[in-house]
Amino acid sequence: MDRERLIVATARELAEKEGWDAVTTRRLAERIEYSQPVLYGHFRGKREIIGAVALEGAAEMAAAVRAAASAAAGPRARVTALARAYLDFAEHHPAVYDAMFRLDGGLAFAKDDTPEPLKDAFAALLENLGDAAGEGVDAGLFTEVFWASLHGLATLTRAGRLPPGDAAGRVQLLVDRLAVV
Amino acid sequence: MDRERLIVATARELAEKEGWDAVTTRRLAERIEYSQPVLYGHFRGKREIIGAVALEGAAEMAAAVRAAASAAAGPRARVTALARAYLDFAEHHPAVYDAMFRLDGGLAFAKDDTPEPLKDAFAALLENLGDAAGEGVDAGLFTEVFWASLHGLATLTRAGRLPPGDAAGRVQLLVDRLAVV
DNA sequence: CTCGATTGTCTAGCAGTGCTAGAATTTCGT
DNA sequence: ACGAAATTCTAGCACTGCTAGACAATCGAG
Repeated sequence: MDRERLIVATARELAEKEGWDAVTTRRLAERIEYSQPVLYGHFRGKREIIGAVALEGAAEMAAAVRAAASAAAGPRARVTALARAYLDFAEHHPAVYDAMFRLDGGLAFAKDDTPEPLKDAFAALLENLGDAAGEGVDAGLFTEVFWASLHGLATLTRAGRLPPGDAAGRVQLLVDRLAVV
Repeated sequence: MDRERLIVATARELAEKEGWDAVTTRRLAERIEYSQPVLYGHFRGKREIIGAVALEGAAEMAAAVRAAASAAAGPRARVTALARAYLDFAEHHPAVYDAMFRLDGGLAFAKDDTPEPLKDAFAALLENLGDAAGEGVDAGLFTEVFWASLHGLATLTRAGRLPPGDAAGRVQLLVDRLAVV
């Protein structure tokens, strides 16, 4: 039906299964059973397809974070649940996570023309982290720092640059220190 | 003379000037005034060249971190100095930083066969962060978390995913919260 | 001094990439 | 039923990492 969605879904599936390097315009075209130029009728290029996957992922991550946080009892547990949900998402959807935060999808970040799903994903973090910022600390700034820390953990862990064993301990330490209950 | 060093230095220079995408085997060969296959006599491929740049960078970063930390007065200032030195390095040597922590240079991390320069770079962090871990917190685990947070800040900032303005505020908040004076 | 073998180096090429001009086809309004 | 418009494909460009095989330089032995 909507070929645009078919392309995005196929790209995502292929990236999740074999990595973004395996998502070539030829393979993608073959999988959707059209020729290459058809892709360019919907997207300016591969970058824009990555961007589309990123937006889809942002919406899902926002939902996952909100669900986990709202199920938690108490403000501290909420922060912990958020952190775990974020890292779980990164672990279980690595290709989508990369599209969002590691690859260039041609999307604007932290600007006025930032796409709504990205703004909302950040909002989902902010909603649940604002109370943990502490006295006299800007909630936005605190959210940025918390997010960056989670991002660092997610990327270094997946790239094998942090030992896989103590992941849980690292999350706990991070939450313990950053969040003012 | 030592062509191996010439290759690494040229690759680094080119990457720093035009980005790693511009470092193609052809361009690199042209710049060292040899043909492409000569590169493969010294390195298995582009990945290994990236790895060589990463090792060089690790040694430099370790030195930079140690220098900054040892010049600081007091334990808290030492942590701040370390954080600033790390982020400065990432900002001023983006290509080298990418070779170390973002790209695949075929190097082993956090393992027994991890190359010495990488181990030493981590050691440079550990040396200066151990005292800030706090009671009952493993210094290694603390260093991992601190490092990951810095890495998140470095990558998200450079990718334009965090607003460039409040960088200093974010570092201060991070140090304030993570380091137990 | 010459010759064969060993190095070293280069040319040319493979299979792949993102992307696109222009031809061929299908669809549709008249 | 036909011409126009929209759609889709074939074929190709310039590039990538990498390598087989031809070529040239060097050097030790006779």
